[in-house]
Amino acid sequence: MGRKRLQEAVDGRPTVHTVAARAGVSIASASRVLNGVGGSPETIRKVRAAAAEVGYVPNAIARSLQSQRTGLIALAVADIGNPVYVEMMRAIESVVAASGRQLLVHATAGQVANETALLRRLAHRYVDGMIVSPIRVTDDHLAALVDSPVPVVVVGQLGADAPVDNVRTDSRAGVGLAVDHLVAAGHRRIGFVNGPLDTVPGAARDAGFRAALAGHGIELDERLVEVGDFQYTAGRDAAERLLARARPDALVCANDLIAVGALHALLAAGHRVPGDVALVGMDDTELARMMFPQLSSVSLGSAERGRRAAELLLQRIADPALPPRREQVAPHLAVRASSAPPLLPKAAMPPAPRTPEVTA
Amino acid sequence: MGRKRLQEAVDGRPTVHTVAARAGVSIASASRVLNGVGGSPETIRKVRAAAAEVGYVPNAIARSLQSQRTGLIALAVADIGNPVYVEMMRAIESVVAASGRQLLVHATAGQVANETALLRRLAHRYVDGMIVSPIRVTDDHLAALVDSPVPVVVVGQLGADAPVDNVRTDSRAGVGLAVDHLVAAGHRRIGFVNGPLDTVPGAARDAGFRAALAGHGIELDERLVEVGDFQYTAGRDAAERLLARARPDALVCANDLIAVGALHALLAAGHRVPGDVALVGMDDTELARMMFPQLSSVSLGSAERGRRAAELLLQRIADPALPPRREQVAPHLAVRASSAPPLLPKAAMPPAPRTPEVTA
DNA sequence: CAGACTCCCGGAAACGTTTACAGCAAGCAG
DNA sequence: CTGCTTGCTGTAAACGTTTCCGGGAGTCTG
Repeated sequence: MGRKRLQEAVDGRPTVHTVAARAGVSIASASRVLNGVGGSPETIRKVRAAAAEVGYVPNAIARSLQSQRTGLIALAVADIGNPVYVEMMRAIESVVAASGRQLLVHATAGQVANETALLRRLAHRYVDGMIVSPIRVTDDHLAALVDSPVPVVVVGQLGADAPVDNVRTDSRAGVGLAVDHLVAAGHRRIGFVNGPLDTVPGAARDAGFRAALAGHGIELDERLVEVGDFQYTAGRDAAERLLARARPDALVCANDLIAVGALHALLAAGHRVPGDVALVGMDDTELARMMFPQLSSVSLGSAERGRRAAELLLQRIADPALPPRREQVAPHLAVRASSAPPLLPKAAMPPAPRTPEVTA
Repeated sequence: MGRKRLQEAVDGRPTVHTVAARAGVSIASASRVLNGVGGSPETIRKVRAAAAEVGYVPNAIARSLQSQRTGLIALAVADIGNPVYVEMMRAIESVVAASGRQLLVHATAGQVANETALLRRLAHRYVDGMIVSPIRVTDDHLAALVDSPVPVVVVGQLGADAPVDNVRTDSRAGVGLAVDHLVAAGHRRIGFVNGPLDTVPGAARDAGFRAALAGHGIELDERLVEVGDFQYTAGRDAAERLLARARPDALVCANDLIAVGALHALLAAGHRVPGDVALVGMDDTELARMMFPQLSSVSLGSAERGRRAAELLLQRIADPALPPRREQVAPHLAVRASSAPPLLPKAAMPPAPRTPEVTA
């Protein structure tokens, strides 16, 4: 009747009490054996047997409440359909797994609200740390990042003085590499298909494009600039709009998804690539290599950024008192068929996709 | 001195005790106010103020231990780089989000060990439920699924009698649709680039291909069948091997990544698509529409399967006593330029990518 | 053989919440 | 004025673990 129920969890699952009772030992001993620390041979045998008989599985939540750790790391990215995040995720995953933790991914659809909600909820102790890669940053958002209850590392540009661990690249300079390359190949009417200007990367790339052209003394024809989303369909549509009103001899795209959209638009309109229009993407994802012709692309070191972010996070988890750190990964250009010099004889166009890549 | 430390968490963060002490009320009252249930106006005011002053944020783990729920759902897929899982994830996410929960994704790299480890760890109460889409299934694995501590729904083929909620498609019949379509267009030397035969989908598609050819009275030339991984590079390599030794007039690929690899191999070898070789992929992902020409593809209803799986899971969480259920989604074929009838005059080839799709 | 040292064990106190229960004051009907 | 209801409040018991601490039994040393 009034006897305390200590045997089983509310849903009927066995707890450490069940095991202890069945083995005829205290819960302390049971817990010790189950954690592999201490216990006489006989006790170990009894507890193991009891645990197996009742099918005991420890409650990770209770354990975490006690140990203050969950062994989980979260990664929040805008668009899980973008291969650049896949590469970043793979790099992060391998570091995280090596530390004996598990990685969980959450897609925010680029909405600041989602990301803040995630911070305000998930981060409240469900995970030991987070890596977030925001494409839009508001003050509110930044505040949530700064006083997050768990360690956070940001991948991407952030206000210079934000006291948050941060791994960034210089996408502005990255666009410059693409423009330099195209100018060197003799192109002058260089177009640009960008993502939204109210995003951090969108703004940086726009600035980079304008600065690069100016650096070469080329006056920018605004009809050669078009903006869409950072996605395939939007990129294709934006490229179509651009082609309908202007005649570029080269196109820089703000990421590979856009570049693929532009490639599709170009080919559908009967333009040859790179013969009529040279094409350069950004992010240097696997997608760029999947295309025919393979796309030149500016690598922003996403795998490297991911790896470093994961390492920063692990260090911060180990020592929360560390001062905020900032790391930077330099962009570089991978030249492939889509922007190969248009003057070469046809035979020089690589017949097989295994073209060794030139890295500038 | 000996006074009990009830004020702050071990890491110095405020707890409900901190708030209660500061507001001069009991922790019960503080908790009630913070949860918006009960409390006099004056109490509410004091507690809210105190919480704001100390920057209180509730510890989700402790709450979950008490409530036995975390509000988190996990999705485990083999390869997060495969767009088919992206589509599935989007569908699942929308259902899950509508129920006020959050979705976390975990990539298993197709390793049974990883997936079992996830089940044995994550599922131990860190999440309220899981959706897993295994491509390899072992007995061990199956056992872990069956007696998982949290509700699990499997997307994909599973032993007929496994007592696990399950949403499947008929990929065997799906391959049949592709073959029927190609045969109807006059093709006879139909090749097949498949994934590993030791995977569930690989085996099913192999069987489907052989059955479909037999159904049309076509004798299978084994040189027209090649196997690789379910990925782009492997698909491209496999297609190259196949083309080096045989001359198909059509190619069926076991998923879209492989199909893209095959397309690349075909174009690189100087074949026209669909002029010389017609091409049909599977999964009907966005990737198929990103190619030029756009790829015909057999839809296996991944978004629909994801949606249904999420609904099944939510129902099971609500009522764990439900009997195991099984749902099936029928495949269908989306015909696009890559397998358009080769006899049509050139003008009929769609100039723009917005071709209305024919669905059979 | 006494004392020190080891090892193992069980009781109980955490971890930070929510919530059942009981007490208490105020309001109201009779 | 009494008794019942209503609305808040605080105490304490959960949730399922891990771990500190003290006690008891055994072993070794001097």
